[in-house]
Amino acid sequence: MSGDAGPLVRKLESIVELAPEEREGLRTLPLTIRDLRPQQDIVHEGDRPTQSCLVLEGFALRYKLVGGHRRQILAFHIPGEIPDLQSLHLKTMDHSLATLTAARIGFIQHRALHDLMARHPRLTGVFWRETLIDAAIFREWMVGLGRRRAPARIAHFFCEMFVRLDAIGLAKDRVIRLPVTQEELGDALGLSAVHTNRSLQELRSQNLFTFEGGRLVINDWEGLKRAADFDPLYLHQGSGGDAP
Amino acid sequence: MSGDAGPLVRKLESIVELAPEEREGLRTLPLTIRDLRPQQDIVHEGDRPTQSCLVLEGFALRYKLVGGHRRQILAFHIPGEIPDLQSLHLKTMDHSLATLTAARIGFIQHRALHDLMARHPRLTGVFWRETLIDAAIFREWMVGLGRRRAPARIAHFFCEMFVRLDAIGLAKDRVIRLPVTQEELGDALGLSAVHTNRSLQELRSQNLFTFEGGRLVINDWEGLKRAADFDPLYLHQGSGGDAP
DNA sequence: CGCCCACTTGAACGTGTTCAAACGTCGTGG
DNA sequence: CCACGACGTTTGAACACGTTCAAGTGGGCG
Repeated sequence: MSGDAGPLVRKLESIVELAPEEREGLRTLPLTIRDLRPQQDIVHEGDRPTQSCLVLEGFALRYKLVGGHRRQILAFHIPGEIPDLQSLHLKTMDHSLATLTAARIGFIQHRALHDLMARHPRLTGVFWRETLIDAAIFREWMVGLGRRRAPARIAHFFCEMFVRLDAIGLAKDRVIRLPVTQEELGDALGLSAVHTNRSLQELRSQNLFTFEGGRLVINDWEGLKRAADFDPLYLHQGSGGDAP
Repeated sequence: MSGDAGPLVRKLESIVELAPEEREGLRTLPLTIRDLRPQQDIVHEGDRPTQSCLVLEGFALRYKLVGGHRRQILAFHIPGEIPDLQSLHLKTMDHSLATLTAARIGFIQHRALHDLMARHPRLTGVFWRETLIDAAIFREWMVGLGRRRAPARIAHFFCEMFVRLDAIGLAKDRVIRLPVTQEELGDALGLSAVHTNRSLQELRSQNLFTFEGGRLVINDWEGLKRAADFDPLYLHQGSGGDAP
């Protein structure tokens, strides 16, 4: 079954302009679409995939386990992103990929991606760039994990998700869908669930945002940015990408 | 002045096999060579470089400052690596690059790299892959920063540096040059210098290694790996890259 | 109604930080 | 040759941030 890679085109065009043939090439990428349930593994550490996954709807995440039961979430992925694009050139997965929410995922054979890039060499740079932005986000998270205290880490994460979702049109007037439990937040930010909870309370007392029921509402963008020490430069969204 | 990109070829060939023309193309890359002193900034956050840096001799590091004086070191780079290859596609630097030790650095114009890849399309994948391994190392560091305690973080770092240096022939019988102060170690691992010192003592009492005078000697590789929970898979060195 | 799950709270504990001072080595200059 | 300063390392003590364990709350859904 083949489907619509629209979200991919929208995501890429939020940064670079595409030629009509390139857009067409992307749109007609042979996709195998599957609807997955929440918390379902897609690719596992050690696998050697022959395809990559395009998030069409919902959220995905990448993680690594250490010591068997401690989990570090490495990234959250939103519609239009290809979380395991790196498997194009790194044959073995060094981490796992799973859905966060129910999600519609499009699977693309590596061969199809290589063919597409051979036909439209400029797209190579576009995809490469996507993986570089991925790495830039890792770097920023490293700074958070290593050098920011819990409340700032949380605030920073909220800023990032808002800017990213806004860039693809999924922020509606200061509100985004962010269906992340406090435990997942902790696993992403290197915190225990308990401390995540307490740090959230501390932030809530400042009325910077409302975070409940999987929705994040920004009440005070400037204040949140300040609490987070947030500078969107690392997201490399041409404009500078500042929002509300 | 032009010079020898030998270390680059050696580094790339430690993973993929290159065709003679490709090797030749790499060797004749127009390089501007400069000898830099220790702790010298090369590119700064916010810059928009038109060239990338190849480490020929010595060590380089990438870092980010937060709150003005707290530093997170993001990566250490060894001969043959191009620390800011990402600037090929991300125009603005989101972090800084500096020397760790005295170092010989070759500067390569982006144009020259683009031309080379246009002539030898397979090299595009090779360079892309380098940036993907970079990202894989970031991911592993995130796990350390978020989920490992201080001694394991240090042990893990030692394992990684040993394997990487060994892969390019810079490990001599269980010994590597690792000219990193305890403060720099802390900045890389998200620790204070004091706690780094105490954790090092704890590790020393296990006789896994000797670390002094900028040299690391591995006494018990298996023991060190165990203490670090180290699995070299994430370095993506074809063979599996296990050493002493 | 009852269960599950996420969130919340409390209390004790532990890892890591901060501040301050001292030690040793090495290179410089008197 | 020795004094001095710089720098990295080491130590101590008080403190803070974050963890762990355990129990309790509350809403949603079968």
